[in-house]
Amino acid sequence: MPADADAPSTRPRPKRRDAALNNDRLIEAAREVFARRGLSATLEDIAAHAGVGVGTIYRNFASKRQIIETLYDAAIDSALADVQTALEIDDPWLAIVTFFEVTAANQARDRGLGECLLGDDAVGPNEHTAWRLVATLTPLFERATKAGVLREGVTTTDVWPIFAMLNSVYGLSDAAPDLWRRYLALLLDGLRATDRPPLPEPALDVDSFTATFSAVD
Amino acid sequence: MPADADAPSTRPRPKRRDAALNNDRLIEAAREVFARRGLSATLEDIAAHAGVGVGTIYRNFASKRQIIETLYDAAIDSALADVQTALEIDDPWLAIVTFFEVTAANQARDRGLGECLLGDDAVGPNEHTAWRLVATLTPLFERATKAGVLREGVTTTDVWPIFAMLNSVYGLSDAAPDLWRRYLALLLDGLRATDRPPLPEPALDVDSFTATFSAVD
DNA sequence: GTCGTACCGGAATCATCAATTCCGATTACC
DNA sequence: GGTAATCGGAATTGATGATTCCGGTACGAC
Repeated sequence: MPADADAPSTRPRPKRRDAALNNDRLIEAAREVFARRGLSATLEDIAAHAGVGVGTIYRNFASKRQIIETLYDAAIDSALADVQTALEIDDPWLAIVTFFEVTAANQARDRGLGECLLGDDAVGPNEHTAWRLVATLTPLFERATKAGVLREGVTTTDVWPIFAMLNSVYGLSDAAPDLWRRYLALLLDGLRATDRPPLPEPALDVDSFTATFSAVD
Repeated sequence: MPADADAPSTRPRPKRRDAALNNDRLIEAAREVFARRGLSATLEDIAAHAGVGVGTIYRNFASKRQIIETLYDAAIDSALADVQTALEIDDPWLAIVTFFEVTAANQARDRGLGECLLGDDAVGPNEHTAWRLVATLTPLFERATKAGVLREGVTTTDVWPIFAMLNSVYGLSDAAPDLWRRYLALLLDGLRATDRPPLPEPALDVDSFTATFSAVD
């Protein structure tokens, strides 16, 4: 529609090759550093990892927050996709197990991802997104409940406290990077339907849930 | 025994009454604030809660660290005592359950306590104390293992990752202060002996354990 | 009551840490 | 070779929180 799509005065000049390279390096470095050390990693860390100066970061991103948004914008969609993948598994219980194992593995591999999903006041899902997450998970859990393989009273809002718990064991020991699988197994055994008594406390209702796990924006 | 118990030159003057009162108030306020907000609570918080100025804190304690030590020195001994209490319960499995419920309840009530037990680089058990904790827990777990009520491969070093996980749910929602009981129940079901497959990862060995959960001093 | 001093409040200081800005030096591209 | 885009990284800014300091305040001896 613009009459002067390539008017000489507004045509953006192509980037210098080294600048473009640095941009790529920075994104990759940010991804690695946030994955290893979480979102509290410093820009200096990231710059050093990319082999550039901090100033270069600001020629590519307006702020630290924007880097995080650039990297993790797709994170929530990707988590939603994990739910869809799990739903394609026929066995309702195996689907639950797979969902937790896949998402936990992702969060173990990328500490920043977990911090984005759990919310941190600064980053994290907003209220609307939190709702969407719950809504997407509901079929997975309802199917398992109907099939009688999920412990009575277990609901979608249990997912976040479980994520939070696992989050605290991901980096515990460098000597045992997969230790989290041990404790996920414990939790999954508790989630499975058994003849044991019901759980002692009700799950969070959806309002408390969104209040707890939403960033303030 | 001292020959000069009240020699005039060295007799400490009695404190002014208001000063003594402030000291009591401060200890109480520190206890409450650390319990509610954890050890990262500020001295200003504590002073305000006690109704005094920050300066007054420094007339009673040399540093924030010293306050923490004063309040939580007995914490580890008290945790050890909880193990003894649990050992007095006849049923080996009930003893395990009781141990976790009592210690978790204490940590839910007092966030500072949990932070002391888990270690934080700055505060927490030193290496020797970590050993002592493991040693004390061993009879409790060995007895349960011998009785066949504890899942195969569960060991004393599992206690700290579990504490760490629970620690992340204690304060989740003000609307549900006892929510942690729900997730402790899940974990305990996983710890109990069943005919299910063994846990996927070995527990931390004692060396990794002490490395992970000791303050650097 | 009043005086001396132990004690007080809380503003000011110090320290740390990390995001962001700035500018002289460098380098890709013509 | 010229020059403007780009760079590195030191300096700046801002926030936060422990610790210090000092002009008052008020306890309690007289």
